Amino acid sequence: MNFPPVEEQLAVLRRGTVDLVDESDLRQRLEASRREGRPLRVKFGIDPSSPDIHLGHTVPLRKLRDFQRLGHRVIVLWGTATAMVGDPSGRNKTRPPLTREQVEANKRTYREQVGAVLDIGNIEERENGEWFHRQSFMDCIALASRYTVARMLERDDFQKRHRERQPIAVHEFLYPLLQGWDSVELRCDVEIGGSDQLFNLLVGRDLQSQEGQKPQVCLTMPLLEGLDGSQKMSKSLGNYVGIAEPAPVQFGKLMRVPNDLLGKYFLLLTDEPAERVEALCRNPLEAKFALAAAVVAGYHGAAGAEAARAEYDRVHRDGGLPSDLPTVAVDAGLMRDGTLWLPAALAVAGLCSSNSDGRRLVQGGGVRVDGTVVNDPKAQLGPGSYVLQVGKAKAARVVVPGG
RNA sequence: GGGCGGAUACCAAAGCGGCCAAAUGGACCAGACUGUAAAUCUGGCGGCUCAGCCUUCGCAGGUUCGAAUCCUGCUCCGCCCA
Repeated sequence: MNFPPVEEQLAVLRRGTVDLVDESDLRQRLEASRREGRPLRVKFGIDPSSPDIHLGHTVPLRKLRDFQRLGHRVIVLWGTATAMVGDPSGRNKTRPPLTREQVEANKRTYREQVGAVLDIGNIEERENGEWFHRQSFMDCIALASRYTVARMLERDDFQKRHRERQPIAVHEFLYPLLQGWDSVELRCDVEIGGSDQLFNLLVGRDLQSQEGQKPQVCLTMPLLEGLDGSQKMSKSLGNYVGIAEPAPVQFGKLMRVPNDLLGKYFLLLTDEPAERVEALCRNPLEAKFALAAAVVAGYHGAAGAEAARAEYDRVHRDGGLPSDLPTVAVDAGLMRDGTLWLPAALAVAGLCSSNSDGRRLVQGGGVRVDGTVVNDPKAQLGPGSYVLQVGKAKAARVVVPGG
């Protein structure tokens, strides 16, 4: 195995990191690895707790890919046991534990999507169920005895919740210990995680040294803010860009990334050299097109990205209609006197959440029928085919049946 | 185990017998302005073919002409004492 020079490796690995505990240790290991032709064991734990992954997840995955490309051994650890505990990191709420079936199902879709970033044929996949599912409750107690409550409360989010009198379930304290124990079982050289994982990663170091292993290097990556520009990207907040989403959707969402975040997105989601990013971002609009193109190309190819761009231009610059206009055939039962109430039409087309919502949108002037604004909430549609639009991006063709 | 406090719409948080579909802020949606975004301003933000009606204020009962507001029980949460 031929590894690139250590400084070269370090330059790649440092990019975008928040914490690196610590760099000299990493350098030593890289040197030893190169000398002995032995790849480093780099672990990344994934709890298959949500069925789809988004760009936020890809940030540490891309770092993993860096390691992979440098010739190191990437271990994806499926948290089949920890997912059932529910990771409290960065949350201000206890997460409900998942069932084993949910975990398995999530893992399957997750795995497919991880393959979009990593060379999935070239990783070591493990599950912490391998060891945790066969351990006894007494083992659990023994593990729990290794840490004190005071130390657990050092963790930011625990401390905060405790201070704010938010509930913390006892089992949440177990999570860092389980995650740390994974590193012992896997004899990791490096563990990667989001910056909210630092505490957990450091617990791994403690447990490893207690077990007589050399404590792992901990490397954390920034949490990626979502489209709202402030909160961590997450599906439940609706501020995410999913990696399995269609190219035009991804493109459109990326165009909505706040300008202030452009540099960060470039740094963490593309291979654009850091020196160029700053220059690029001086023209935010152009930079954003470049960002969207680069990211979308990663999941849909260059052609897919180009088509998405064309679509975006058509809809947002030229005021055109989306190409994938869904067509909705109206059920005759919804009609009255041979016509269909416009707000109801919007609702059946999925353009709004209810007739009331539709009525308000119409009154507010946000609705167009065949391109012209209709603001009469009593408007009726006779038999025929109409293009209904709510705002810029939401549109559908509605077919009202004739008598 | 005992004492105290709390549970209101997506979130936070007012309301404490009628004027409450429920103040306010945030989030969100739509409009204006921008080929992106941000900022700002405007309207909306339970449902219903809607000047009216219906279902909501942890859950279940009860008191009252009338309850988010009062009473009883239950569930959950926090704090303090043991």
